Amino acid sequence: MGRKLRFIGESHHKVDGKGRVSIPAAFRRVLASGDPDSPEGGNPQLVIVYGDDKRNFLECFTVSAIEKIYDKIERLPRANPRRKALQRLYSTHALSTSVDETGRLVLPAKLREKIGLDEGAFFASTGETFEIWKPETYDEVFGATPDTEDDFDPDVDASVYLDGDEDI
Amino acid sequence: MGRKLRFIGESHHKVDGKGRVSIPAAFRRVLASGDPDSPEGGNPQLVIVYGDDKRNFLECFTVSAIEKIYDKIERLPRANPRRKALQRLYSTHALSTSVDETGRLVLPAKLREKIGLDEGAFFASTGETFEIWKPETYDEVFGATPDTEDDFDPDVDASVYLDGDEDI
DNA sequence: TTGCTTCCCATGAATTCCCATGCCATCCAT
DNA sequence: ATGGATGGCATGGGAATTCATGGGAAGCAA
Repeated sequence: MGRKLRFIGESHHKVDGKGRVSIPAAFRRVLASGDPDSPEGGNPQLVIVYGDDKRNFLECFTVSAIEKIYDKIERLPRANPRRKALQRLYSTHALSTSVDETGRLVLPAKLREKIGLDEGAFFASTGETFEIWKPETYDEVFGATPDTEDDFDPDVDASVYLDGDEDI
Repeated sequence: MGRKLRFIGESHHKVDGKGRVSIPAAFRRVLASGDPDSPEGGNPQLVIVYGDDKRNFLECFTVSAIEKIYDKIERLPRANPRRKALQRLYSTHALSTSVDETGRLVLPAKLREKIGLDEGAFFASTGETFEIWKPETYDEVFGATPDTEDDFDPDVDASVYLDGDEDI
């Protein structure tokens, strides 16, 4: 069995009145490969993490990706405040669902309102996960030059950050 | 299994109305050898990184080359701004695809427009990757003498830069 | 009922697949 | 060496699928 597939690419899809959104076809294959129980061509499961007010996008995980996170959380001491915060983010403020027959996701009204989704949705992959944004929000966050942080220059081609320390 | 093959050479190919471009035959062999899953003569996968507005060419990676990059990115802390910038470049602003039966690549309209591709495409190898340029853009960038930077003289034969520091 | 969800079917457009042709450089036999 | 055959390679065109998206009927819940 191959290696870990990653989410690669970006795209824009419509959201209909029922909250249905097509998932980019390429992403569907990654979801299927990341769901050990997905019955070959069946409808893969995934977990959508929406978080609290500070988050304005939805982050989507394959089954195996979210399980690695749960394992990590469960290795922390029960009383640890970080563990509780992580549980709230990845369990409480999350939704487990699946891709439907036609390759779509149904986003409940509550989630759509949380990130202000209406007409369309923007899908942006980050490798291990993919994110769903209201297009306008995405542009605001990444379009304008973000405030320059000490050792990070937003105007330089990101490939330079691959250098530095160790090998490649 | 030999050692790592590298992309060497340059060439020019036509782009048809469907966005199809032949990949230089020599490059195809490097792509195949860099894809562990490529089923012997099958159609190797590759990842095309197009980046943001600052980039005006497409950079193509073998599966194993891009995975080394993903591994490196995933070792950075999740919140690190550099990690996010790298994810945007190598995951969001990228496309995973494969060589087709006849040795061609299909470049979606969005990518062609981004770098202004129409009639033809220029392929330039850089060793680990190869780049696809609109021929005119390539000439502009490398043809005219670029503005001289401090320790870099564009008029001198580049082989002199092999000397200097460390080993090679 | 009234409003949400699920499930099933429908359709146009974009994308992929399959087959075909022309061009060369190489190889072979006469 | 000379003409023809061979095989890899670049390119074209049309057919067959896949995808994104829309709409309605059926099932539930308030």
